[in-house]
Amino acid sequence: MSRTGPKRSESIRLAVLNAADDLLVERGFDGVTIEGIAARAGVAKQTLYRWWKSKVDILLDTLAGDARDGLAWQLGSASAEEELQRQLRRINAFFHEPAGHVLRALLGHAQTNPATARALREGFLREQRERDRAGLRAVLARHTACQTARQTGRHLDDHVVDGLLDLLLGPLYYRTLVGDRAAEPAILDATAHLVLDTAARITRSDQEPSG
Amino acid sequence: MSRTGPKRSESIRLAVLNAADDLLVERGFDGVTIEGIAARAGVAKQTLYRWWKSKVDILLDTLAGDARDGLAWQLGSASAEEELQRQLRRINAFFHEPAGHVLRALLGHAQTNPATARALREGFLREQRERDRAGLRAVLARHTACQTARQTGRHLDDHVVDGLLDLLLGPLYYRTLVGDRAAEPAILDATAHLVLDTAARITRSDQEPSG
Amino acid sequence: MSRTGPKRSESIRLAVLNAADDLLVERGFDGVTIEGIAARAGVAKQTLYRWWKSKVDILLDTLAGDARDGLAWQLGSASAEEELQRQLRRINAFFHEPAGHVLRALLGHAQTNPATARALREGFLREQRERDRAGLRAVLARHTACQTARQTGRHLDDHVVDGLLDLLLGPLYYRTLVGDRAAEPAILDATAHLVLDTAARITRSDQEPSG
Amino acid sequence: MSRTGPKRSESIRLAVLNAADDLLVERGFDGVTIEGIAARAGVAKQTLYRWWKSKVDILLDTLAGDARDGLAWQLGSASAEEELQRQLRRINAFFHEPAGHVLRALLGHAQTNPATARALREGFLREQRERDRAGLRAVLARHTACQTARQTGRHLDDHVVDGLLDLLLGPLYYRTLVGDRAAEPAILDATAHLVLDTAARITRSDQEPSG
DNA sequence: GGGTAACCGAGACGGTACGTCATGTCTTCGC
DNA sequence: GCGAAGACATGACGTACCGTCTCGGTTACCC
Repeated sequence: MSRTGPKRSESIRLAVLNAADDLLVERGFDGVTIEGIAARAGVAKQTLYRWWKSKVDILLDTLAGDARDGLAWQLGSASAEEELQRQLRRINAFFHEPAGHVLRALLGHAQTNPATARALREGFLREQRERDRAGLRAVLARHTACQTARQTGRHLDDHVVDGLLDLLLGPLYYRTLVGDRAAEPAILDATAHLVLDTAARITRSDQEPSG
Repeated sequence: MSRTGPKRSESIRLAVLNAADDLLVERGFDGVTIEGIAARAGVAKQTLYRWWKSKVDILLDTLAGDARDGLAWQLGSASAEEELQRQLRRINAFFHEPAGHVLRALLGHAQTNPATARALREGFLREQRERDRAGLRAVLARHTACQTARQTGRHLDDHVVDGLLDLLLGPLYYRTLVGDRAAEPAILDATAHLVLDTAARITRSDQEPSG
Repeated sequence: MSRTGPKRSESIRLAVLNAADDLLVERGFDGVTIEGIAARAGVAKQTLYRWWKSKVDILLDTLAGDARDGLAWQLGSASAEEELQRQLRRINAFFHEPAGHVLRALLGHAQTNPATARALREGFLREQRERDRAGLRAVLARHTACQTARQTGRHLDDHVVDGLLDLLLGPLYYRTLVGDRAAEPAILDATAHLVLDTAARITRSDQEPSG
Repeated sequence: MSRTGPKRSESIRLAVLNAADDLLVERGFDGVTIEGIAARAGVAKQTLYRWWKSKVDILLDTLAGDARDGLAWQLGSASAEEELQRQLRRINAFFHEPAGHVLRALLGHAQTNPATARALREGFLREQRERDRAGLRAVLARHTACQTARQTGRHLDDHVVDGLLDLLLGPLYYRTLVGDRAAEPAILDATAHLVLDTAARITRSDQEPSG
């Protein structure tokens, strides 16, 4: 680590985030300690306290970069159903990467720690939901475009899209966070199908009165 | 609290479970400590270590009684869809009771702690899933009975019922554990409807080849 | 180090006092740290905080035993002047023992730390002054007895004896605490002589009015 | 505080010495920290390290000016005994001034810190002893001049004068550094008298063989 | 009069020690 | 003979200073 000056050292920041990530994967959330991170990153404790409020804050920082990518919607030219299936499988895979473990850990800690809950919501979940809304809307737009030659997807307001996202992501998260085994492709595919079905029904009922 | 005796004191057990529960609600999971429980229950630390392996074990003990009741299927004479809706609302309400907080806390801790994950699975989730399977099967049996005058529900094997349970409970748990607001009735009702729909489709496709 | 119990371990107490003493001699007052004592004594920090308020309190505890002996008046059958000389040399020697270093350290710290000053005064200096008063009185009693066949020493009140003690001990302490070399026998002997002289003059002037 | 420049800023030096002095009086030796001095003087830590080796070095710097004055011998036309008494009272008063606190603090720290001991000796005590020797010699010269019309004082070699200084200053320093109350005028006056007495005796015995 | 060099405020950094808290084990003693 | 009380080693907490360093920005001198 370069010796630095009165400006924050980026190399130290990365060393810390890596150390925290490693410890989390190796030893679990309780095994992540400020002292442990400091020792593994070859950094003074005070340096951690200077830049982060807590170990939760450090883990949140690792999410910012990694999870954004890991949970991104990478839309291709496949059918809507296939796109949703792919996205669900991508999320499922994400949970087995280090960054996925970090998210699980923070979601876990947030269950009983209001401060963590708030930080996670405002530092990650809020924006992630925005990206998910955009992703789902894009898929639905294409889907309904095929069916009715009109982009009705954009007519769906946030509330409706949020409901669909809950239906879409719920079973996967449930299996991941509560289930005793990882989610299986079959359930993911079924979910994707159901959501499209439901979306179609909603869209149709939206249009009938105006048709 | 009875003072001593050569037999395990039941009053001490209850005092400990209550103390743990209270501390969890008041101070969150991290605020629950062996020393804190002992102090609040007016009990020696050693007494806790004698009967429970850890604070997780104590919390699991509180679940055993409370959650079984709070998550029980109380089937009445309503329609299948309404029964599912009621059950989902019951679960939703449960998460706002103390016992619900305990479950959330343990689910949270289990995310990064294999020992807790295992204990929770074997000490609670496994049996709860059994009860849920039985409940859903009962609802479906009645439902399909109405439709086709035949009890096909019992033909659904565990794997299929598990899939339906994931679809049924997923959105609710997702909203509870991950969402920033509690689940709304609308999403619960929609879920119930979808599951019945899906179950019907499965049942039908099961019967067609055989019809 | 016996392995604990609900009663204070005497062996731990001794190990701590020895460790503190050793560290003081080896590394000086600043080199004595709670962590250092704990490490050297093979004891937990918490155990130190349980029984002592600070490192000053620990050092004070070592004085209680050692300094009492090292500064004791051991009167024999020699002349008064010789007795005083011997006592001064004993004190001088004491300052080169470990316990003497502890006293110097505490006197040093007391110069700018009111809490230490108070603790040292009430925990050691007060009683030591009592012992010194008794010792000097005993010597004077014998001295004047030889000269005038009357025990006038006991007539000297505390205030006068304190003044004589300041004269007796002042030069020695001054050489020890301020001087750049240790006190030499010559100055000690001269002091002893002067004090006896002064005491005699006081005694005489006391008696004249009454004679 | 002049803003910058390639020349050492005298205003900074004074601000630092004042800050150190103030902190010592307000918070004791342990309360004097490099960071505290820097903050109070509105100066960067590096500036302190540039010009002084340690906080002890800073405090020594404050002594250089203040203590030289506070402990100076201001001889007038009074009798020898009165001159000594005045000097002792002057010293006694000095210990209650800020500079006196600094000297006490450094003497205190020197008890267990060889580096401080050495610095204090070479940076202050050595020269002060010179001044004290000169002062005492001057008083004695006048004294013996009155008595015998001959300036025998200058014949006293350093060793003898040092002994007399120890007798003169010892009780005062002892009361100040060790005693629980400040030295009283009576003991100071008695000391002054004794020292003159002793000096006279020495002078006489010096002359007899040669007479 | 433009470059250079030292001074200076600011503060990041790796450390050490602080005093506190909870852990899990062990021992004593009262009921 | 159970259980309260609590001593103990362990280890992490978050804070305060240490002494070293690097950064910009400012003068004062010298070429």
